Amino acid sequence: MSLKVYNSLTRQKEEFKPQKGNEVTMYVCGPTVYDLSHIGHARSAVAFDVIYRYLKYRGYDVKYTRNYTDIDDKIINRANKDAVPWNEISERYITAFDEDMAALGVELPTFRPKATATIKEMLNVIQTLINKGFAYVLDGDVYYSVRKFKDYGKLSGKNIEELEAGARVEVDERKEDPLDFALWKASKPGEPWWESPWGKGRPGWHIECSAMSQKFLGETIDIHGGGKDLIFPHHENEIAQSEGATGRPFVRYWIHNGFVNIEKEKMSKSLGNILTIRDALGDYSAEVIRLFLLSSHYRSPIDYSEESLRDAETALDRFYKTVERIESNWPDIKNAPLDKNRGSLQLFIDAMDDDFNTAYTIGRIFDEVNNANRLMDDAIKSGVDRKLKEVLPVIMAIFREMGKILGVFNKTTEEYFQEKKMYLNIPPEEIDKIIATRTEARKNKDFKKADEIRKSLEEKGILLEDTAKGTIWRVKIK
RNA sequence: GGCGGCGUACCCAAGUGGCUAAGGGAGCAGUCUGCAAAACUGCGAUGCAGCGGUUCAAAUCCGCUCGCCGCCUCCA
Repeated sequence: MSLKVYNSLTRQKEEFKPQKGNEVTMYVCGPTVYDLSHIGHARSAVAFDVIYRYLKYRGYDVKYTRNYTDIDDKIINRANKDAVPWNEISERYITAFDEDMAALGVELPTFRPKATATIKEMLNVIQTLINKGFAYVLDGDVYYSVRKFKDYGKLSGKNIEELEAGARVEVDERKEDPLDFALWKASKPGEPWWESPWGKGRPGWHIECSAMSQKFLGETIDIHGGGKDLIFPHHENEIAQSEGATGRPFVRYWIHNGFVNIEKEKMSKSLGNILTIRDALGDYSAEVIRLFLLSSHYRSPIDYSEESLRDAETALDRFYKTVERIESNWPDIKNAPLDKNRGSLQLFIDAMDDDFNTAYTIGRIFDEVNNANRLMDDAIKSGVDRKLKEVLPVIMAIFREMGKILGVFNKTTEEYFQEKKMYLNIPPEEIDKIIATRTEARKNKDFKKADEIRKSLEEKGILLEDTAKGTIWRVKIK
């Protein structure tokens, strides 16, 4: 089986073959750092994180670049509003973004360049475009002449005539064509600037990605990713810039992730329903959020709602309860190695090979959860655990391997349940004391008192389970 | 208006030509339990928005209709 990837450029699934043997070059558009990142950024980051992890798992040597757009109108506006230097804003939110990514368990890309550290390369690309006749200078600005690029619109499926017809009121009458976009903007007083052959100025938004991907990954890259909304105009313009300048294909596989809605509404500043990654992490653990995000296909729109997140948390609890049950009853099984000959992972690999079908693999993981519980029930009932000892190590190995790829199901049970208990405002010792009182009552057959205690703990978010080995407690899901 | 997508059980969601339409959540019944919880077992779409068509065979392909959404402006 081979890896198949949906390519936004051709609008179909294609067999994935890197241009250079085993090496994969991948570029994903990172954040514009002018504010805290939201759950939509998290989705994109997690989707490409899994793609990155899976490509590595498949044995590819992946060079992955994700940039920071650290110079932009929005950053300048924010700096003016807060009355601080522009780079204080960008630095602040780069740090915040990095923290959020770490909290979500997103692996670090190979390269994480800042736009402002790549100005020299941008100037080179712009100069080349001018020399080749794709761009023109106007009072210190440089514009890309969209009509000069034959293939313009090939990614977004737009054609120039229609864009022209639908063009909004043009504010800049100096441009040769309303569709032309800025490669370089002359700086206004008080704005940050860099020296250039056309005077002091700063880069346009699109040029940085062309320059950075070429600098770190080469003229033609294997994968370029980002949110669906970036297809037009951002990625379309990147193609025009890069292919105009190099004369070579820019990207071989375009991958775009779908949007996150909040309670069925589009997330937007005007609706005031932006959900930051921090706020989400205040309500749910990183693994719950990842499980939620990966339970749908990366290209579909998803709806972030309290109900979906609670469902994900319940499911994740189910997973860890099962692992805990295995570990406490058959401790020697825990670290048994995966026998590669069993082919038990093939199902998962096939699914991931099919355009990274994480939802399917999660379904199969829960099949194995059921399977494991059934085996344990049978073994306890019959007193024979031969089959269990054969199968459970394989299941545990599957959990480990898939956990590494998905970044979910990846904690020890101690970590997982401990983390949940930290959200309670009652000290565990106190809970243990209350439980001891209840155990005493049960021993004396004072079930009325025992039930009262159980009920009062439940009201505080604590669930009791009376097992053969004694009473244990868990944190109730809101 | 142009381009793209979606509509699968009570909710979320996988499945894009052929074995009983995954999985999670919720629900009901049973096993277990002092009672619960957990776990297991069983029940739950004869059906995949609707209507036609192609095919030996369709949720899956084609056409039309209805409904929803995204992009076309900064946006993951």
